[in-house]
Amino acid sequence: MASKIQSVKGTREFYPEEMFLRNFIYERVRAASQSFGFQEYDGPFIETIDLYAAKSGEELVKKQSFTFQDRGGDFVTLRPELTPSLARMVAAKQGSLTFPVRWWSFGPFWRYEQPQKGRSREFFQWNIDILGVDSPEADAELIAVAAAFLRSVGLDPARAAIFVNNRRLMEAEFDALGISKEKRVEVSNLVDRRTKMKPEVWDAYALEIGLDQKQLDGLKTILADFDLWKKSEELVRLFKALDALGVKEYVKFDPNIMRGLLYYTSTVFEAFELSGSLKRAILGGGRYDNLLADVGGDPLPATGFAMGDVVIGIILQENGLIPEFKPSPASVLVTVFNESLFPKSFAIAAELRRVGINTMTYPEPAKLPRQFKFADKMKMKVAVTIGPDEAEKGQVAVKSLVNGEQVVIPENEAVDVIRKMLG
RNA sequence: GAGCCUGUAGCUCAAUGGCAGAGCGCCACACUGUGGAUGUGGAUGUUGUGGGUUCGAAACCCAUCAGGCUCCCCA
Repeated sequence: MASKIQSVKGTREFYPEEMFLRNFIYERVRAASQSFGFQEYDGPFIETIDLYAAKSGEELVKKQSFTFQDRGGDFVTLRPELTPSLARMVAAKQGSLTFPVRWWSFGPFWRYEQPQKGRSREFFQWNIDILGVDSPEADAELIAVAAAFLRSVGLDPARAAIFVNNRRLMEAEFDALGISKEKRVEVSNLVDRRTKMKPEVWDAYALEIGLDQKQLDGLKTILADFDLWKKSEELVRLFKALDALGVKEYVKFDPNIMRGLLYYTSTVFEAFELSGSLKRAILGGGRYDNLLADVGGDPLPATGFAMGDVVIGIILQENGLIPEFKPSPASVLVTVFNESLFPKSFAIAAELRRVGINTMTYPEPAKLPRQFKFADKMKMKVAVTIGPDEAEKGQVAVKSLVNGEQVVIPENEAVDVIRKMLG
């Protein structure tokens, strides 16, 4: 045995069962996206670090990116997010694309972080965006896509919710409190951390970053005001649209939702599972109207969100929402009685495949108990056996592994009988 | 990048300085042309890796790797 070489820290190995989960998520993501008329696309997996330097935030670029020199000496980065690539792709063809652009994608991303539950260094992410429209109704549609996805995987409003806020609204409130522009980033962080800190520690932290007592009290009043959205015309329109879209029960206004990324300009939202065993957002996004101009395109409003596969995968697992894993894609096993009967078994298997039935032949003439055990483990539904007796009479033995009943029938009836057994 | 916890059979875990074990799974047989259930028997292993302390280490110490919890950040 060769010496063991470990997998790279934080990477994922998708054995068939994990691959099944990943594909399940992908399939539901695709269904939700397409039901709202979004087109699938993708960007490069490798980009220059400069693409992210502009707007992704220092933390992401300096600490969390997989960056290395290629053989030509240039620095390249495994993409940590998709939005900058999307912005560039749209900016490059701004004159020829049909707007509004409605695009979605599901692909791999990398971030150099400490792996924990719900967080790995390699993950798959759903990105979905609308570009070219600045209406709150576009934001509402994206939230509705998110809700449609949650519903499609069995996370009903009792189990998951989407929390919404608006940066512009909060900016106006901060202005009213006389909180200076320079303190905005710190105050955003302060709000983000509120649920994680003890009240008195949080108060002390607020004063430490330079708020006075009056501002702190005002901030607390704002953060406790769940009717604050009525002051925002954008949010009023958003909630009206969400009502019409039939997803209102999933969505709640929450002034505590800020989101770290710098490029959000207006409505922001995050979805959480409500039992709270995992305190990470399932998905998150919002409106980013300045990003296109920032990467060199003409100004173009945009809105979208992203969802990682790791958190949603754990939540589906913990809630028992993953469909039963069926190991073999074939429902029929044709056993091999002995070496001389291999051709018979192969011929039957080929015939079944010809009519569209996924079929496996056992690849060696092992003892029948072993072959049946294999079929059972693989959760196959039908086993076909051609022994010397059947071969002589032109028959096959067809056994249902579901109820154990076996019939011996003429070879030319096999397809019909098996079809019936498979339902 | 920082602090803490964990790492033993394929899996889940016992063994607290003195012979490395159990359950599940696996293999064989009961059943020489048939899976699941039952019974009987069998094999599990460089105790993550490398060093150290000790008559003796899975256990104690150091280093290292991986996973987890928290901070940070975020999907």
